[in-house]
Amino acid sequence: MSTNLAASTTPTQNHLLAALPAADYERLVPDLEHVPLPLGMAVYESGAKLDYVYFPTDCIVSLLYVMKSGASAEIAVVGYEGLVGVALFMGGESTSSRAVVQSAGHAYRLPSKILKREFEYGGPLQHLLLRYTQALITQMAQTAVCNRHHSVEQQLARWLLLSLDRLHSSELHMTQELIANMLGVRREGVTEAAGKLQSSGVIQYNRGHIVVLDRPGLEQRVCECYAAVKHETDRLLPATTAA
Amino acid sequence: MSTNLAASTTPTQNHLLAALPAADYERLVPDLEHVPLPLGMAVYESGAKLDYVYFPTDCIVSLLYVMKSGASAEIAVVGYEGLVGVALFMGGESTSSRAVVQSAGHAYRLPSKILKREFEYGGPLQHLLLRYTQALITQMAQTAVCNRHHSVEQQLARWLLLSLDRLHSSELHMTQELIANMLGVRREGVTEAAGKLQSSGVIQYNRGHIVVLDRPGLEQRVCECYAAVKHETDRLLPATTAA
DNA sequence: GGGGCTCTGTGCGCCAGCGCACAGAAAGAA
DNA sequence: TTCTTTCTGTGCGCTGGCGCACAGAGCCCC
Repeated sequence: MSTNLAASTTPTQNHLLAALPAADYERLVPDLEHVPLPLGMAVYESGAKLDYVYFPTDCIVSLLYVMKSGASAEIAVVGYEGLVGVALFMGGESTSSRAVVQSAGHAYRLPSKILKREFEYGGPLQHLLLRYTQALITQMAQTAVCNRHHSVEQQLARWLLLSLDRLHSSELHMTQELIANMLGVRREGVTEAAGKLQSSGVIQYNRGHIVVLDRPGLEQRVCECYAAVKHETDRLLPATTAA
Repeated sequence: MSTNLAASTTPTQNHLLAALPAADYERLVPDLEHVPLPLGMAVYESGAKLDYVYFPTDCIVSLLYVMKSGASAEIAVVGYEGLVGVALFMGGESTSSRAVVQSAGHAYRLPSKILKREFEYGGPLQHLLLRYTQALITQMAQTAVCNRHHSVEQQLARWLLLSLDRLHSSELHMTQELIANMLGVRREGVTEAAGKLQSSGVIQYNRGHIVVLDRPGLEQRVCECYAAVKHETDRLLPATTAA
């Protein structure tokens, strides 16, 4: 909330870092490195060892699973409310999913070794990271349910809202092709669903540029999955307002 | 592997408990209570506070999410390789999913307070629980993907294999109606898929009684999701052989 | 300003899975 | 035994999403 110039690049733009007690925060700061995350960058690959964890500030990272056939599906999405790389402190060192930058921006990255050391101390940092992990679990569970029961249009609405909550504007840059990849559906299916939303005046888009005109309208069309995730995330991470 | 009589009710039948160092194990034992888990019992309800965590020995517990419409979907399954109630030490105290006994049997339950206390000590117990949680996360992620991309028959095969791995026999008691609930599909869809498996000689069933005759045959029909989960689980929990 | 590339729209045929309705068959209760 | 309940099989018509193919339309770059 500070308004000085440095605010544009302070680690506290990430809500997890911001929620840390001063002492813990100060211990991390020297090792935090501000890095740009360009669109499409693989923050980590399936099965690869994690050298860093990333605390996004103004970007969105998708956790997605790619099958042998090439088909893919998004498992969860991470923004300023969280971090990429929970597998590190969970003890696995790697996961079977990929992490891909869905919306370009920046993150603070921290060497794995440092995070593990801090996590082992226990205390507020550990608690915070674990609570975040549970929020992530909730999101994954809800994704599974949504994949099973809801229409492409509902899922698109959910996806848009989840993305919107993690950006600081109502616009996003994303082609229908990419959205289809995230949702694990056909591009044509996204075209159709987006067309409906557009003709209802809820969104407006053009060649990879989507503007949400009517958020309440979007919230009206979304399935219960969005609210469920948002509610649970707010409960687990009180300081955060992202879904 | 011991063959004395007491073996039929030792906490070490649960692989997490078995994997604890003697000191940690001994500290837990006095508070472990052996309880029967009858079919259909709700080990915990959505959003409810957890009073106990359960370490299954010979039962299977499904984590499933029930939607407002009544439609449901299984998120993950827990057997002797794990525990029910990870939300407790993750800090959330509750989850939005239900836990239902899918195959009757027994579990050792531990008061939440005790588990939290032990978890806070850090060390092997904490590490073990977190690694298990990551395995659970993997299973949930894979469920999401499988729901998106695979046929009912493939999913049935996956479900049967996951269940089989958690039982000590090749038979399971489960009506097609219940399986349909777990998978979040129609009962008729399960009838059809099961019919195919039966006419191929892979399984044989009769009014809620399923016998797997040809496990390799089942593994041949399953999608990659089963192997992915099994592989990752084995990696994270070396002592365990359940998927 | 023209050519190539990317993104979006549309129109097929196809099929898996859904919802519904009902019938037979096995198990259990009276 | 007979009656009731539960479980499984089957047959519809319907629809949402898939795969494919191609056309227009904006954008960028030379």
